[in-house]
Amino acid sequence: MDERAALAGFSAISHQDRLRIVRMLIVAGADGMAAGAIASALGEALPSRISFHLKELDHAGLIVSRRDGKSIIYSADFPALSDLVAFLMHDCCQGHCAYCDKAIALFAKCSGRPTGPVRCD
Amino acid sequence: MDERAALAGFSAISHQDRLRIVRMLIVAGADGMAAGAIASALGEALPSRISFHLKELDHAGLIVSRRDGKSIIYSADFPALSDLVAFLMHDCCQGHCAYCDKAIALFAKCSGRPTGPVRCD
DNA sequence: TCAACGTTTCATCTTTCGTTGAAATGACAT
DNA sequence: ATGTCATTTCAACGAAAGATGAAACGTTGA
Repeated sequence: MDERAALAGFSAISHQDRLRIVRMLIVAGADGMAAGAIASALGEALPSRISFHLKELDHAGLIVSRRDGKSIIYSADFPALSDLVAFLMHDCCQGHCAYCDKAIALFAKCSGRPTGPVRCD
Repeated sequence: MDERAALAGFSAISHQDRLRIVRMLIVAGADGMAAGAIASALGEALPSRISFHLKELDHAGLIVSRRDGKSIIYSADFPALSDLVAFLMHDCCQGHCAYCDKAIALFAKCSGRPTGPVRCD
């Protein structure tokens, strides 16, 4: 996670619909949700708009997609989200890296896959 | 931390200079940094631009300011940053709230003050 | 009170983002 | 192959954000 990726990630979730999508996909977990299901969960939004938002989140690396028949299933990229948080709070412990390491380890636990070590540089 | 505040927070750090300022202030800790020091650390940026960015971060609730003589000292609002992270990852544990509680507790430890409990709704 | 310093406010212009609806794509069933 | 369904792409317009420099503000020390 470098600065460019972090900016892309934060920009992606700086929009009401996109933030709701990410939070919804975090709840959905590994199963994910079809684009149509996401659109109807969001209410009045047009399919083209949801598609655009999903593309934005995908380009930012925060979600992943897979095709299942006619539907395209989106799910949260948990390691990427953990990395995004870690980038922002990289030195919240002011040098006492053990705190951040533990916090990120917990986020990694949620994702089911381990993330890299936190750099307190 | 509600959705409106979270969106304001993420929007605020969706800009290179502002993300760098927040990360710099996280490293600076409780001492904070003067606006001028922040501006010179950022290099070529104009003072008026830095002032605008600091105002944006302040309005988003991510940093706090205090006057010290001629200078205005800015510092990170650690509880607000922890809450922002908690809002995004509110259900990263998919219902197993203990994970999130621990993670947020660790971020709260970094801030020196406790944050509220994580809502897994 | 005056001058110097650090910081902020304002007006302006340029650039980027958000939204919309129509048309196109890809996959499945008949 | 044809129709249908789910989703995406595209072009166009309006709205919002970013950058800049000049002027104003508040604080300090002479």
